[in-house]
Parts: sequence; C-alpha cells; structure tokens
Amino acid sequence: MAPRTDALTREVVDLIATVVARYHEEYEEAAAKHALTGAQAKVLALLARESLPMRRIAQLLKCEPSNVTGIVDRLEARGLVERRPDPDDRRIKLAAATPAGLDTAGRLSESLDFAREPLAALSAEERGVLRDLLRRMLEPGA
Amino acid sequence: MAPRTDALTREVVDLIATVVARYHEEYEEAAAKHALTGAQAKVLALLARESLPMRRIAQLLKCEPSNVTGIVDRLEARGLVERRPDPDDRRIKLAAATPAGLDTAGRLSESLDFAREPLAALSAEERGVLRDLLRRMLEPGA
DNA sequence: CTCGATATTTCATGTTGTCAAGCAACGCGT
DNA sequence: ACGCGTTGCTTGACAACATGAAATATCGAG
Repeated sequence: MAPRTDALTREVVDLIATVVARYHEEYEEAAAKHALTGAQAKVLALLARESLPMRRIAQLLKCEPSNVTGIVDRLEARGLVERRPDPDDRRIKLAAATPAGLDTAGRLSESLDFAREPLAALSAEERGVLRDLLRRMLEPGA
Repeated sequence: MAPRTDALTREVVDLIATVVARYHEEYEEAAAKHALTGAQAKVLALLARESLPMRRIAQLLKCEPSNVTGIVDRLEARGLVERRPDPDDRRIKLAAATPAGLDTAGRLSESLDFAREPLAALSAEERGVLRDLLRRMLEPGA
C-alpha cells in the first residue's frame, strides 16, 4: 500500500478537493441564477433528457423516494415539471419537464457549460490525457 | 471560444462531474462512520488545525455566520468543540477542538485518506501528470 | 463619549434529508 | 378468481443546513 504521507498523492488529493469545491460553487451559483436550488437543478436536468419515475430519480440522486416527492412538488408548483401516469403501471408516476421546464433546463445547461469551460482551458491533447487519467481513476477498483 | 459541442471537452466535464459525485459520497460516508454530518466533519477538520473565530469559519464554508452557530452548537453538545473567548477582542468567540474532537478528527482524516487513495491508484508518474494538469486547470483564469 | 462598524446569537422560514406508516396497484400461486 | 407479498408513491414527524432580519455586546475612531 502506498504510504499515506506520500507528498505527491497528498497534493493530488488536495487539488481534487479544490476542483470539487469549485465545481460545487459554480453549480449552485448557476442554479441560483434561475432561482433553483442545487437539488432542483439536478432533477430538472435529468428530466430534460427523459421522463423518469419518482423511484428512478431517487436512485440517481442517491436519496430516499420520499425526498424526491418534495423536490418534484416544488418544481411542479412552479410549472417546470409535471407528473404523468405511466400507461403500463398505474402505481408509477412519471415526472416530466414541461415546455417551461425544458426552456429553463436549456438555459441552465448553457450557464453550466459556460462556467465549466474555463476549467477545460487546456489544449486538446492535454484534455485527452486528462480524460484518460480520470477514466483510469474512476475505474471500478476492487 | 471553444465550441460547446466539443465531444472531448464534454467527456472531461462529465468525468469531473463523476469525480465530484464520488468524492462527495465518500466524504459523507466517512463522516457518517463517526456519527457526523458533512458540515460537522468539515468544521471539525478545520478546527483540528487551529482555533477559529465563528466568522472565519463562515467564510471558509461560504455560508452565513448564523449558520455556523448551529453547527458549532451541535459539535459542542457532543464535547468535540468548545467556545473560548478571544483575549484580544471580547466580541470574538474562538471555536476550538477539544481533545475528544482532535481524536475524532484524526480518525476521520484517516478514513478520508483511506477512501480517497483508491482514486489515486495511478503510477507516480501519472499522478505527477495529473497534478500538473489539475494545477493548470485551477490557475486563476481571467 | 458617541456613533458607526463588527462579531455573534436568536428567530422565523424554507429546502433537503431520513425513517416509519399508509395506500394503491401489481402479479404470482393456488 | 382470490389472497398476499411486493412495489411505487405519498404523508407525517423530525433533524440538519441554509438564509435573512433583528437584537446584543464590543470595538474603535472622531
């Protein structure tokens, strides 16, 4: 096992911590620009791609389904999302973005791209190297 | 400006999002192992290094001072932190880790190192490259 | 000493999160 | 067809986190 006191490893961990912190700041900031909280922005972004059952949203957010109820409630109250029945299973409620929700999600996505692009201010080749390293880092380690 | 539709950039951004998500999971998990929330763990880690005025904690956490009051209250109720007067300014209350707090912070730090080390399962050379790329990414871009 | 600024707390309020309990709908086995 | 365990969602009670406004105490400059 690599020693925990390895200066290089420690520095990489610190840098990652910084990336994480900055990413979060920018995400929350971009969401706030559209009067959304971070959680609401995440759900809206998910639903902009496809309608999802409540339970599936909970899985993706790694939280309890009962929590999703509240988040979708608030999005629905603002007309950004609606609940629709699943034709194949009447237990399921599909949360779907409304046209207004799609519009907001689109502008949100632009804000995010805009905010994150400075992070990728590396040459194409460097971005490729970074991609490979990140991929390897995230590989399912035993 | 680089086009937003650049596939490589998009993939790197996605990978970073994944790193961020995983980092958070592991952080919360490690905190929970010591019956702490994420916010409590952050504050305790800060105070393990040095005592800090409430206001300074708020700055580091990027939140309102009134929020810090509650977090420190809960840590204090568990004997991990105590409030001490600042000898030079009686308005200021210095939050400081107790011996029990230092102990918990130490074990927490080990959990975190342990959890994050798999992320750095790259060769020393690769970690060096990663460090350089992350540094450049985080450089103060205009 | 007075007055504006600073540090902290308290209160009201809202969002996120958990857990347990409840209800409706599904589907399997008989 | 019936019963029954399972699944999907909501509700309720509760805790933590977060903000903003107002109250209190102290500081420091004029």
